[in-house]
Amino acid sequence: MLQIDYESRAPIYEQLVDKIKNLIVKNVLKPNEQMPTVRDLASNLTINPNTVQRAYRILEENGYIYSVTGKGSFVSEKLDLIKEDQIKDEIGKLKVVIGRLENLGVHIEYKIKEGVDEK
Amino acid sequence: MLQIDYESRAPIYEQLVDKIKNLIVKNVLKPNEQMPTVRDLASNLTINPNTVQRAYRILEENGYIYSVTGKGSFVSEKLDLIKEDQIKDEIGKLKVVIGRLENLGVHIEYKIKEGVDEK
DNA sequence: TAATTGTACTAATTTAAATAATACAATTAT
DNA sequence: ATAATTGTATTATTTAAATTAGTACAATTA
Repeated sequence: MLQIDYESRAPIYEQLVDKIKNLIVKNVLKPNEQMPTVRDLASNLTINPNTVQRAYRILEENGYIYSVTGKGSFVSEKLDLIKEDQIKDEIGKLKVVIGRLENLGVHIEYKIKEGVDEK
Repeated sequence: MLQIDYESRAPIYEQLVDKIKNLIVKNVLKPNEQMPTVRDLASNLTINPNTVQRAYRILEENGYIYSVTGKGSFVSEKLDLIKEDQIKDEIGKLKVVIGRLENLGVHIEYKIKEGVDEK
């Protein structure tokens, strides 16, 4: 389910954060759904539980999940704001790439069509 | 002239490679122009000469510069192919970002206008 | 002939990530 | 009640990559 790229420069905990964010925003992991337990996920991926915990802590700090000692970790309910944040992030990156292409003498005309969300 | 970002995750040698590539492709550093010497650049940036050497070695391997023991390092003559490579790279990245935006329900219409190069 | 330049090499240091090993509080299952 | 599960916290160790340090040598230039 979650694939770790050991060639990547990004640390494992950050890869987990990014991929889980995506699963949540794409509604593969749904609000209030329980996440894999820290120990289970670590075991499945054969990595250290501390590494998973680190990812979960960041996800919680960013509002993607909430955790309850003794119960588990769960996908957050309110994700609209988060999705907007991700879109802003990506559009920022888009502009950086386009800027570099301009520097190379390549002009990009583009139009953003904010999607009719799949409801 | 060359600014190092010590907060960046990218190592110093790679930051040098990227920035020098840009200066060359943008024709700020012109073909056959002499590069700063390894020791001078290291001294100016207060980094280790080995780090500069590493950057120069990579730049040479990638065809951006050529080096002659006793003389110095110089910008390559044939840079057209390299520029095309960079453009391909950036367009690849563009597509990745656009793909992620599609995943977020944002559609991007774009048109590439290969530039009328500044001659 | 001396100084400069690129290059090569080995060793040591530094830093962040990841692992290892426990421990404890809250919840759930038995 | 009691045991097992879960999140969380903490400290120490290991690992790997980047960087620094130091030295040496060949080719070129002054």
